[in-house]
Amino acid sequence: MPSRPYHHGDLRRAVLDAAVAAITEHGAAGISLRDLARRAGVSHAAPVHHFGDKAGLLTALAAEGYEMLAAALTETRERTGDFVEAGVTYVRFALGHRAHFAVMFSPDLFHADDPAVSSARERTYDLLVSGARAVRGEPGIAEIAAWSLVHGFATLWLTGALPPGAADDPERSARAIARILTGS
Amino acid sequence: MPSRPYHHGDLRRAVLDAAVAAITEHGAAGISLRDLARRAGVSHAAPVHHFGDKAGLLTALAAEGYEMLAAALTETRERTGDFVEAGVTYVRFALGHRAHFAVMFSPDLFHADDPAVSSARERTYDLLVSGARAVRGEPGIAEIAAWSLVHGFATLWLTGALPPGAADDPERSARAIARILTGS
DNA sequence: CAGCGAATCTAGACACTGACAAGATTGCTG
DNA sequence: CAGCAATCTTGTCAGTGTCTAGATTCGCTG
Repeated sequence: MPSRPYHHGDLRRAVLDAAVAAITEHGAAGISLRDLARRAGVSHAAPVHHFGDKAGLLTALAAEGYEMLAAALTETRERTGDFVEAGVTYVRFALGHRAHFAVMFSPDLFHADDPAVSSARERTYDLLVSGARAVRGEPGIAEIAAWSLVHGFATLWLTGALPPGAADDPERSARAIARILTGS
Repeated sequence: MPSRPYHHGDLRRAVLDAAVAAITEHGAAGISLRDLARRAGVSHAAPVHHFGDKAGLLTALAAEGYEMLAAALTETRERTGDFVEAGVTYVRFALGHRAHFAVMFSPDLFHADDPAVSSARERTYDLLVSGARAVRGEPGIAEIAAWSLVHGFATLWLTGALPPGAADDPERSARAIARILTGS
């Protein structure tokens, strides 16, 4: 049993996990394929076989992120049926999986026309706004407003742009903000 | 009169302009200092003297972006005094100066602790939310909600995440969305 | 169970990048 | 007009993404 077998076993998963760690540390633009290969204990060109190129790796991460977000929104919907709580789940996902979230909304970094990403993104959107009838405003606009509100809050929080006090308890702030839309 | 004098004249401005063009094309993470130097017609190391390093160049762009946004918000405020129109101005700036906007909210790419950027950002925030008393909801939350809403809409529009119909007339959509907050 | 094609990984190479050092040129100030 | 500081050039180095050729191993077919 050699200490490092020729075949890794699950290099694809290992590289994806290493990418999440590296992105959380240095940002989505600050990672290098060669560093990920080193973290996974393989040669510098090994990841290419699984993802094609660097953008391919980030495409896989984006698709995985949309799948995870869709699953979280589905769970929230079945458990509470509450539109406001769906927004809170969106924010919780963004803050808890910031590497995935950062890649998902950086279309310059991955193959944005990838069908797996597109379909997963559309499904996520439908889940998020399916309860938007509770939102005031003309139809078609209320859904966009709901998504914009939670997405903007999460983005501003992640970039550190919010004033000090507002960033302390993000879930509480997110819930309070989402309630404004429903008028409750 | 040599065709290319030893001193450029205003290399700093030329590099910043080249950066805006390059970022608009390839995204904030896809630019290279050497390419900007080529576009400006100078040697590959010339920009370093003006900005220190790549992050320094993007820091200058971020600061310039916050100054431009603050100026636009001030103009809107003095002309209309309307809170909703301030939000529309925010969206119009993001869509019309997407290179600046992208850098402003990518703190991983520039020196986020730069004092020039920090002060310009705080001033912009004050301008944007100064009319937020018109927004429903508890104080402190309404301001965050207002900023989150317009910022989220602009970000989603720029990343191409919005469904086809919603992205057609962004200013109209932005105005309709901002009106939801004021309850009008 | 043997063998063989396909999948996986390694090793080497190339052009490109950001950063640094040393020197050339020029504007500016006393 | 002398000299100093700012500006720019040239050369260099390690690191990166991607491509090619070849080595190793898996898994299926007979």
